[in-house]
Amino acid sequence: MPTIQDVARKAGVSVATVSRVINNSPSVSETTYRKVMQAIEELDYKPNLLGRNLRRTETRMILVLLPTISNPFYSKIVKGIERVARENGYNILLCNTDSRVETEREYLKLLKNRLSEGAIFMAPVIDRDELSELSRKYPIVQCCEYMEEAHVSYVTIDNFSAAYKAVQYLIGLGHKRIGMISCKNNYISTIQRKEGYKKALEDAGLVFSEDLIKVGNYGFKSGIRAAKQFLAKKDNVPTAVFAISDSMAIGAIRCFKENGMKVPGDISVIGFDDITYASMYDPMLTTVSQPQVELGCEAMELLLAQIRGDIKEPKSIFLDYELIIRESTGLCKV
Amino acid sequence: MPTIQDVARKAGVSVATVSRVINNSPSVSETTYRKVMQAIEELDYKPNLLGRNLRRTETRMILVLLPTISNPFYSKIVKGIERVARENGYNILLCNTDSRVETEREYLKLLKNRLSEGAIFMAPVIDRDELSELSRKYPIVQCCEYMEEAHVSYVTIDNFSAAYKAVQYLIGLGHKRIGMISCKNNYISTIQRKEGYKKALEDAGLVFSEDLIKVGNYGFKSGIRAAKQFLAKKDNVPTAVFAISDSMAIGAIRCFKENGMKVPGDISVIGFDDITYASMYDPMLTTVSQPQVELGCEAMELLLAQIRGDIKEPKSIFLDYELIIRESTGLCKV
DNA sequence: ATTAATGATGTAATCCATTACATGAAAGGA
DNA sequence: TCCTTTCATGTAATGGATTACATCATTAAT
Repeated sequence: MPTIQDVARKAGVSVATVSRVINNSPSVSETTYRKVMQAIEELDYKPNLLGRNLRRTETRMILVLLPTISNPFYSKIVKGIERVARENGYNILLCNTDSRVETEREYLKLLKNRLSEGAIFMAPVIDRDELSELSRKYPIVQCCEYMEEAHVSYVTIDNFSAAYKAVQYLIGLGHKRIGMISCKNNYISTIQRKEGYKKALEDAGLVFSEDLIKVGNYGFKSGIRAAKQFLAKKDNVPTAVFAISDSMAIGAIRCFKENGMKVPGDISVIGFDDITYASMYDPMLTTVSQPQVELGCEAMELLLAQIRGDIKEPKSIFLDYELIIRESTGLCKV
Repeated sequence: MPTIQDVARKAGVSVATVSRVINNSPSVSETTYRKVMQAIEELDYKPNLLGRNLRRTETRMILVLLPTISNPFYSKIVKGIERVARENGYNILLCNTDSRVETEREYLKLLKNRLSEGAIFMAPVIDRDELSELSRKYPIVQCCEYMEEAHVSYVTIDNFSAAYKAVQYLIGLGHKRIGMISCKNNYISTIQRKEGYKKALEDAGLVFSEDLIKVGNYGFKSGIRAAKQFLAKKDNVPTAVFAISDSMAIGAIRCFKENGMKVPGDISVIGFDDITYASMYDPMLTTVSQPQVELGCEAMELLLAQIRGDIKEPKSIFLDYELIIRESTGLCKV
């Protein structure tokens, strides 16, 4: 593998001059430029980024930490991140944490060892103090999920009002007994969506009861299980269900259909996220759409600003969500 | 940021000794070891990987090139790759090429600039010669799609026999007019699946006609469009359809159902890949399952072997696929 | 013609860690 | 006691680029 030395020797100039040519420094004569370029061509020289990076102390790498890439919701966000990253000469190191804290810490070493210049957390597993501590030393942005008071930038949507709006819509359709399929975790989105759900019920004068909430794990099967639980209480099955993920909503619909119920005829279901499959299912899912790609883009922009030192104080950005009305919701018939 | 020099100074030893401690070299006395460790602790020293990598000329990074991460089929493979990579201390650089050759080349620079030690191609966009040339210099593995005669290792499934088996299954159900939803590209999988489809028809004494093949782009909507084309020829609609992707199969089913047909009552549909959503749809999709995670694992193992120099000749690995019979296929009723 | 300014290029330090080789001390052997 | 090993540690070169500073030649200014 040829080095800059080899090029210099071949072109009969010093390494400094070769470096100038590579980096398009203006103070290189036409003649020399050509000589050097020719030597580069002939040797098929490619600058070794390891050397350059060490000298410049930059790597143009950023960490993207997410629970799992197999979740289409996250993969779309990654696309947004990647787009902005590329436009700015950055590459992303993808890190599936599987929501395991050791794995997350393992990946964070890449930040501490200066192999990456910043990190975007989709759903941090480490606790708030650890995150705060980290952000004191390195550029960090949270995307979607975030921790309040962590003094770390984030970009997300207003989960409270999104849930409120979704439930309000169901109420508007005449539903009085509205169940929720949530998850058992402490994500801010989970907490806020539950609050929004409750508030919407209260504001409409409907009774709220913990009994109306079943928990899953965001997945299809857990949606089925939750629906079964609703069906279990014979005479008191909700006429509408608000699920905090599309996959769970689809699972619930599946279960209802299998039990001879019509969706939305007998029961309405609303999801969250608007993953690709939401509009593929039969019935197509009414859901809250998050601007996934933009969430990713904004997160990356924010991170870049931090890396460049353009901003020092943490910033919070809320993007617009949208209630997308499709086929899985309808007027209450009872 | 403290460097190894700072640690050495603080511990009153040379940098060589500190390096030995960091790298667990056996020839360090108990006393010195403790002194150094304490200095490391106190300074919160983390070795700068840029320096280390330059010296060792290693980066423990590999490139994973795929058309798009949003395709769940690919994201599962990535999981497999990541698993094995991590187990071996490697990290992956994810590269969405969007099937654009310039983007792919852009990413390949990371290989040529020695920032990554190898690459796994999911569906190369560059041509065979370029790929061959590349593989002469760098460790490279193809996963799923591959180019014959490129003299590059690959791990995949036998697409010909998988398609053959799928169509044979439909024939066994009594279907005589079987359509195919394919794609317009030159992927080996596309070609071989078409061959398998043809051969199965021929072996059963059924007529093949180009007219029976509609093309899409692997996506849901293109499946709908293809199905519409089948429905267009009124009196000659197939009684079964073999799609080369699950999303297209689901799209087709959606279209058939919207046109008042029952699946599988009136028409059977079979997909390919067994993505997560295949078993979520209603009806659940009969499909050919590819061992996605293992494909990824094997590809990474193969790449590691190349990086380590354990193998020099390209190797081909074929993993087992499986025909998964679910709800979208049934006996032919005409 | 002399000096100052400008432009092109080179020399050498630097980024940070690893490691071949050298050195000195302690231990073992004759 | 003297020589050879062995062990622990240090010195300095190394990996490949960037860049501050120095140098020299040329051009412009007086």
